[in-house]
Amino acid sequence: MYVKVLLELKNKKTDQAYTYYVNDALKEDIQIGKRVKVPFNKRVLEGYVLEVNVQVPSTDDYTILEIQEVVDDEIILTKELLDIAYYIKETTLCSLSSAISVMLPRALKASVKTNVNKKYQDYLKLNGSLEYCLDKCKNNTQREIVSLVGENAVTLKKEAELISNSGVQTLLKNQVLEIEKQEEYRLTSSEVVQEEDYVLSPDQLNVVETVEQKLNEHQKYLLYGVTGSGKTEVYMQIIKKIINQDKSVIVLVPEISLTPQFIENFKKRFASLVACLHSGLLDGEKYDEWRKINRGEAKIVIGARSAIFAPLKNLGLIIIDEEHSETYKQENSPRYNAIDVAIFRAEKLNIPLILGSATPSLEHMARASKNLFTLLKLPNRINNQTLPNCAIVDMAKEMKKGNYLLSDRLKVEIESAVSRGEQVILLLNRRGFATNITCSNCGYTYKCPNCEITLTYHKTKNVLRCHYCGYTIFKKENCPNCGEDLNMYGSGTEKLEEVIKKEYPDLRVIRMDADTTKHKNGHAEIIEKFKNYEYDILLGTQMISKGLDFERVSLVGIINADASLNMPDFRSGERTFSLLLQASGRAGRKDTIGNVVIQTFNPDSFILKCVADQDYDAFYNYEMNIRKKLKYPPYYYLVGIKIQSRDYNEASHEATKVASYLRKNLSEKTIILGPTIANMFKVNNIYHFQIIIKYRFDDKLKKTLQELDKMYIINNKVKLDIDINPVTV
DNA sequence: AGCACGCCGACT
DNA sequence: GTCGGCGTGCTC
Repeated sequence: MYVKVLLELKNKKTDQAYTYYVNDALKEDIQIGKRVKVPFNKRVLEGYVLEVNVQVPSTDDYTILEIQEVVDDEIILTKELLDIAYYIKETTLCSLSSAISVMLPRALKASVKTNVNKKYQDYLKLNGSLEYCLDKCKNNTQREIVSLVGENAVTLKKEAELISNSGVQTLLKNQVLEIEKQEEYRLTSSEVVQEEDYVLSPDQLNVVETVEQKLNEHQKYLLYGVTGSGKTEVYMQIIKKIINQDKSVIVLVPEISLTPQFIENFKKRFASLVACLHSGLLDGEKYDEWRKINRGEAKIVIGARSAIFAPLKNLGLIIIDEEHSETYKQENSPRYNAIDVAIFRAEKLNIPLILGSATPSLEHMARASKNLFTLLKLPNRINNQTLPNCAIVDMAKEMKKGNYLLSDRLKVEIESAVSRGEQVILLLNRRGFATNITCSNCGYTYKCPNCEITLTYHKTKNVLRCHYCGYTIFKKENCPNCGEDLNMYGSGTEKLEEVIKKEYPDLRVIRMDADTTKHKNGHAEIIEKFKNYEYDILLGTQMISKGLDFERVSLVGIINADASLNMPDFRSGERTFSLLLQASGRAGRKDTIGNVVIQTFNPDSFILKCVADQDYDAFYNYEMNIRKKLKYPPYYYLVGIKIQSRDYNEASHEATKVASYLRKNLSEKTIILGPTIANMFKVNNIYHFQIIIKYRFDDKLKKTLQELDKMYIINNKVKLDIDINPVTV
């Protein structure tokens, strides 16, 4: 018998299945989706079996070699997963092996030789009847051990050793006892199911019932539920119904470490049926969780992006929480989007898919308005909590008073909240690398007249440039709007901490950002301490805005709303709205009315007004209008192409060639922007150019991109990176 | 990836 | 004269 085997080599040139011969001894074991060891170019490699019983190839080009060994007992790549791998290869233009690689835990990959193995625990067993064994004992200690082992069906070796270490040794040596090794999982979950008498609100009940009506067919739902509306409970109620049908569920969350409370709720309710998959796990732990899933012991998988590949049997539902989050898109190859994979999987299996968010992405809300998704709404906070009061503070005026980071208004609110024994969250969203220029007097920001995105400052040439279309102007000394000096400003979380400590030496401040959460469980520790009221103020980057419930928090301050508002990206408005709305949702749960203070140099920004009014619809209409006018998603689709080379001229030259190739081959209605130098132009001495494609319908696109991709596989001086439906450009 | 082949510089 | 630098090419 002949089979096709895929090797996991990094080179795209070798991304093809190779034919091998299977001898009769291995015929029994070999199956599609198992790993095998094969000789390949004078060494032995692992690969995945993709096809069996293939035609005997009649060729003199190469000699067919023999499979040496079948590695797996269980199939690790089911037919379903393989189909997904082909789908990812097709839609993201990556190699099949990298698509497969992203789906498997490290321990199960064909390429890496890790020492991740199953963990075993030693148990003791009698080597004959109890009487026989007792008879063989030489003293009372030994008899005690034998009785213990005889009493229980299984006895941990460790437990028996508590009686006498050497006793156990002797009994084993005399063959009175035997060791039995049993596989053990590294992570154990509690067995206790906390059955909660939960009374659903009419809204929640309505949602659950709607989904329940079509539980066994493919439906796409967009669950739009404001912060605190009880989405999690709705998920759990629906999941329960799926579980009762003996089916399983995938729940995706943006990042596990940011949502510990969410996971806890699930573990309390569903106990050992829950398996978690995320980057924080050690290789061994991940391997164990994966096996629990593969064997059908776990029915609910909660995890980040890659958990969409969980090998659940009889999958009955996929839920994606915080659907608007950009973390569902992988930012390196394979550049897949877990939401697209979820749609593919749900359609194929004919099962429902629920996307949930307090601030649905424009893409999905637009699809809902076209009835491609069924819109489900949870418009009210449970317990009818009132929405927070929102104040927008003009930082240009504050600057004149010498308030660079904290406005008078925010100071007053901090003092009054703390004096009432309440807690404060301060958000300073300084993410990213882009330097933009904002006038500290009037708030003027340079925008591209063609693309409506913030221009990026390039210090070396003292110019401002649009990295979408290449529009460039010289930076002036004075603000073109008000004539004052133009300064760049910007301060990080560390600076803010310093300022607060100086202003309020008595307050207890804790900072949460990439620096303070480096170690494992860093997030959880800080959150726990803040929750236990060990601190008055929590300040940090956007990681503090996600799904956290702090009952004592009554004030949320947004230190610099412009940081995300002025990011040079067409989605900056959407991102800002979502971030600030979520952050402000942290203010005032239970019975306190929350306060939100938004500091900005753009007090007239419509986006910020929408945040202050907590008005999603207004935001949606406003932003959709812009997207339509400027031909951005969801009206147009985007493709980002990066051209990279160590040689500047080479990169520049090839970028031009790529652009003209696209202009020649794509439909006339398709818009091709660039080439321009990329936002991160020179990284590690590699020059980056980029081209952006905007299109609505283009039947030539797929083929053209595939051709282009192929052309640059051979070129080893210039690298081409195609990003289909990028989240940032 | 990694192993071979191949074509040029500095060493016993 | 050789040893070895890493550029290029191929692997069922």
